[in-house]
Amino acid sequence: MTTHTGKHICVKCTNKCYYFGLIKDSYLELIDQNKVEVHFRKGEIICKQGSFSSNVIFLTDGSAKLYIEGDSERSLMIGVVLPYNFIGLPEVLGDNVYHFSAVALEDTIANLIKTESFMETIENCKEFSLEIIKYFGKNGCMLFDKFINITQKQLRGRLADALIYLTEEIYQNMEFNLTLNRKDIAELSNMSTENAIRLLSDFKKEDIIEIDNKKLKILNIHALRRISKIG
Amino acid sequence: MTTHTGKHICVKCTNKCYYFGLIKDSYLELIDQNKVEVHFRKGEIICKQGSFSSNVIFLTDGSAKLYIEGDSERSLMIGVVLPYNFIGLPEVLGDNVYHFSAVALEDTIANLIKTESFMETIENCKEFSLEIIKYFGKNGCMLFDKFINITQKQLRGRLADALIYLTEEIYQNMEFNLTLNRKDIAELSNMSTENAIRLLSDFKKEDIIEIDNKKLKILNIHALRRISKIG
DNA sequence: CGCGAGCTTGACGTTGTTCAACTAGAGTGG
DNA sequence: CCACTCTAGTTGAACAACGTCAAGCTCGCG
Repeated sequence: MTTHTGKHICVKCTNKCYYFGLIKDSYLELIDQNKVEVHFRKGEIICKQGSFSSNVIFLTDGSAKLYIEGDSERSLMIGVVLPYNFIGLPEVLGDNVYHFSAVALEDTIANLIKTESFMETIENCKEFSLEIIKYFGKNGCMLFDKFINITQKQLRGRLADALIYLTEEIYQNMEFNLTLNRKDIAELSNMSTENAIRLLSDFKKEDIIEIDNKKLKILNIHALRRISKIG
Repeated sequence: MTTHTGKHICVKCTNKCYYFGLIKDSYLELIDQNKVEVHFRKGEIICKQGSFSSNVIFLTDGSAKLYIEGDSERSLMIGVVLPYNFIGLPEVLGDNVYHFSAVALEDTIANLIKTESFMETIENCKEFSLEIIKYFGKNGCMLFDKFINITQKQLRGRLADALIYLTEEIYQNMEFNLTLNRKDIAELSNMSTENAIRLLSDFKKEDIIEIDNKKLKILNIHALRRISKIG
């Protein structure tokens, strides 16, 4: 999930984000008139798996975790969404039912765009629809990789993958303040909370990471990559 | 992966498949001139994970299994592709590297369409590109569901899912001749071959299926669904 | 100061893989 | 036509990986 620069999607703003900069003014106006901006507090549900999706969600501030709920207690976290990225694109174009839930990790602002207006824009703005297609391409490839990570690797490899994902794609820094708690990290690497904790302190003992409550620092990214590779 | 009626993609044929029926004649001609038809024998590799994808693959006859290879011995099968469906669409639009391999399950015919011609067509045929977007939407939703099946369920639930997938989506019949062997079934349900065999004979003892070498008959689909649901 | 939520650790039980041995059928060469 | 080999399928038993349970800890907050 790549981040794009820019701030708003309303037609009046000069500082538009990547995707919405591709839209013709007339359709930008359409979208502008058919969207609402919603503020979510930390922990609030942005969209719920199983419910109908009647709009596309576009994050403009904050962050959210995406996770799939099974019939069991445990969920599987598929990733973190950063500003200027969509939530629920496949569903809008697929069966209109959310296949995952999204919860705000911090105070978050999202634009909800009515499906019909969004579709009308896709149909009429070639460049925009092309970018959406490419987004799907990239996203699809990423999901395939995630399949391997989660099904073929053991605990250590999966946790290493999760940490690499966080440092490279989300926080984009070797040192960061976790907005995720231990349970989230566990769900991101598809393991029990206890095992996530155990392995985090193993990694700490092995001087691969430094962790103090919510503060996490990657000390040896090469070791992490090695662990990720060998599974 | 839904099947569409129709036979060919060349511009001269009147009996075109769903997707290619949406393309303007001039671009159909372009594609026709920039494609080759390739015959694969059973077991031959159609595309190999990790290699560059310089064309879109469109199956017109036979069938193929799609699977992801990890660093370990075992692979994960993500599904079976039937005629009139694409292979490698995300890669062409993503990073141009295959994220999975495809192997012919029987003698199979595929059309390889040059990426540039395919992209040019997408850019210029609105209806076609819209269908591709919808395809991605449906496919994306399906992948999310598969995540849950594979990560959250135990052996019995996973095997039940695989059998339901085969009977409903692939063979579209309660009784069918398996083109997959036991190892394939195991990889489709992400378990060891031994466990797949063990559970198949459990299901047989419980009168849920009837299995005699390659001939499989679903006797109690409700039981399968129950097993799939409870994990 | 006490309460509760998130965090941590060890012991134990379950699930699923691996290993090894065996069987049946299909193809091969004498 | 009969050994033979090779592969796919099958079964049981040992073992490793992982989850669950239970208990204790820490820190922020009322």
